[in-house]
Amino acid sequence: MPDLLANLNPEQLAAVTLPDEPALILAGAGSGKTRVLTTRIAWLLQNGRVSPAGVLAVTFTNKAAKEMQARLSALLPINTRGMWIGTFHGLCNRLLRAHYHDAGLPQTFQILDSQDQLSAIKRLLKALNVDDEKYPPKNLQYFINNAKEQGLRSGQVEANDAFNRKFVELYAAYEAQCLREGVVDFAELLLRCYELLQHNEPLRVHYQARFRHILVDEFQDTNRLQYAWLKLLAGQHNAIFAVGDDDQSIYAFRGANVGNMADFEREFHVRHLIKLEQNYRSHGNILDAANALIAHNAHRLGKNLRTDAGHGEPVRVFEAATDLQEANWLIEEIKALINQGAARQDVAVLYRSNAQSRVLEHALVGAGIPYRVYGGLRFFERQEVKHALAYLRLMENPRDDTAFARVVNFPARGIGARSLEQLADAARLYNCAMFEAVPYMTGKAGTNLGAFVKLIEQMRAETRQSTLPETVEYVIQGSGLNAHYQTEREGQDRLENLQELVHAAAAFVSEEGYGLDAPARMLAVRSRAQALPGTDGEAGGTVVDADTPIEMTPLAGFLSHASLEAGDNQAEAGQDAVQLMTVHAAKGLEFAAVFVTGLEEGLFPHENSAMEQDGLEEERRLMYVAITRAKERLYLSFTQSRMLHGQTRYNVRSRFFEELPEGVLKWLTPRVAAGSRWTGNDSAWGRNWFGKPQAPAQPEAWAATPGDVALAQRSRAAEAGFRVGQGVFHTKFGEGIIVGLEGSGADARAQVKFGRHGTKWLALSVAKLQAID
DNA sequence: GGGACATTGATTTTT
DNA sequence: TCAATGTCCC
Repeated sequence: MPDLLANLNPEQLAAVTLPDEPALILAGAGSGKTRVLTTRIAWLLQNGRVSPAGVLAVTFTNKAAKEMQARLSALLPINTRGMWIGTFHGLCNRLLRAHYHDAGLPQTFQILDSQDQLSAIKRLLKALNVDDEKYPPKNLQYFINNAKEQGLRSGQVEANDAFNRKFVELYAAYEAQCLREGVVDFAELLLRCYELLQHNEPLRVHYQARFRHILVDEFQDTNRLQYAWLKLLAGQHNAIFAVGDDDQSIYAFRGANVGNMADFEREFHVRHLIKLEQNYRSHGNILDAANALIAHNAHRLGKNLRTDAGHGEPVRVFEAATDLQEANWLIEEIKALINQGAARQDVAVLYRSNAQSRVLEHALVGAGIPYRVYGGLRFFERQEVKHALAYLRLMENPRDDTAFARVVNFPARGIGARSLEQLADAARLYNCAMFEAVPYMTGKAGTNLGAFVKLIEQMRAETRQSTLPETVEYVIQGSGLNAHYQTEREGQDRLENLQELVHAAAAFVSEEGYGLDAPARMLAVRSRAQALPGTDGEAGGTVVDADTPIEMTPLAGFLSHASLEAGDNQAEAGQDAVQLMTVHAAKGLEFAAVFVTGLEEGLFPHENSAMEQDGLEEERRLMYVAITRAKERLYLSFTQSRMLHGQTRYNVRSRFFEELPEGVLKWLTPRVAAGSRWTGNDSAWGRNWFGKPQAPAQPEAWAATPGDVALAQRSRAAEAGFRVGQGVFHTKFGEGIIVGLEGSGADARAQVKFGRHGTKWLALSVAKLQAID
């Protein structure tokens, strides 16, 4: 038996061997978090503290779940099958599939992804004749998801004004529509699962008795509902082992509630709080920078990273005149790194927002450096793939109007908007699905729609005996998708993706290790039928738990899989390429060399964050995440001007520079004191970009470029006492932040972003702007 | 039904 | 700027 505990540092060891009680592990960046998590599980099993069936480990992403699974099987020779390792959504799906009846769902319920949800909402608004200008579908979607994540049904949401009452009313209508169609959105998976456990005592007692150990990854990212769900499962006696890092909480905007960490500590009377502060990733200077930066945040649980590695290289800082120049400098630096022996994939270029990648990509293409951009469309989100899945969904569940609307006229079958409106009216009249309303249609519309229904039914009949990949292949042909894309000029890629979908189906069927939460996998798990008194009447009191094989076609399993795991982000992973991504996307990753670009006020920290509660602190955590990605080399860069949304913007360097210790920084360009930058200080004129001395620019030349003109204008605006990023107060609009300045003297104007009033240009000579801190 | 044209909006994003 | 979405028209 291998010694699991060998090579753990004292804190890691303490965490792994904690008693069976609630515990909070504050795991700093690069501190061996996943190792502790997996070793903890292995240790519990090895010492007979729990059987595999008593373990539930939950993550946010499929990737993390898979990694945990893989590392666990590497640690332990035993079969880990009884264990539940998966994402919140995957595990909830699994529970709901097993107990669909108790949960009030049809057996064939389908999962809507965000795209599907939005189209369902648009369809709803249309059906109810709601003005989508006044009630934008996206806002309603946010409203609904937000409510669900607070655990609130439409009847429980408080609405104090007519506008919100309308939203609540629409939320209720949406709930009804989903129920009628047999579909659930992502938030619904969680909420419904929560309600299932909450209202069904025997079930709750059963699962509470089962999962003695619940382990949670990235605990700082949990939302209120996920926390409540965990609390419910844990009951009074189970041990939650929560691992997270409040300093890396960067998802408040999608409902993550760092407060869950403090709540957990309090509500569970956590006696074991362990900090993992030993960092195995970065050199000293990089950690010093990270520690100093994050110390500026007020609300922290408190943590300081340390390393045994030396100081290493200094953190290099570069100031560019324009985004173009920043990109060119980046290219030169990357080339140099590669010349020094770095692999391209060891180099990451990070940015705050996706829009920044364009100019960087352009430069990389020009330099002939292979690169890979993370983010963008994923496999199962592609139009052609979603079309094919919609046909499959319709065959599985004809009540799914979202799927129906998506493909009823794609490829074109002469079923226009008018026919569909009539059909929707009929469906409403008879309170049935659009699919079921087709027989009520007459005339040409009736004929065409009837043919569509026949097609679906025929495909379903024809594939009754087929394997899943055969079914998918059949549908791609039979639906006419294949023929359609063959005639389309740029349909080649789409055809390949459709073929890839057949492969994905084959892989889904044959693959052993696609994750325990994948529903089809349940078929392989041996029955553990247990007597659960009082639940659901079906088998005379003998009730099954979610390990029991349930009747589900491979197709149904595949459709869940497609919704819950959107697939890889584009680009061939194999190639040695420079990695481009947002800072958010970089969380959890590490690279030998990291470039953090666009470190400018307004961009990073982002101007919108100034309006958000604790927005700046979250931006700072984001910066902290960016810094701690680097192992050996860290570059920080910013520009004086940048093209954004078709306009050149003039920025000052990010305030974060002022929060980094001078001693670890190496300025590749002269450091200009903050604040003196725009006052016409001479030091700004004699800049030398690549360490080479450069003659001061001629005033004419200085004024010749657009950037410089604006620079001069800014200087004058600054004389009036204003600068970009400055907080101001306006008697009518309230507090705001300056995001732009132009003109001088009587023409000087400031662009100010106000909370409720949006962004406005104000003439400084007219508007009474007061500087605030 | 699809191409041409206008409009809009643009942090971050997993499930 | 530029992509995605919506609208108009034949």
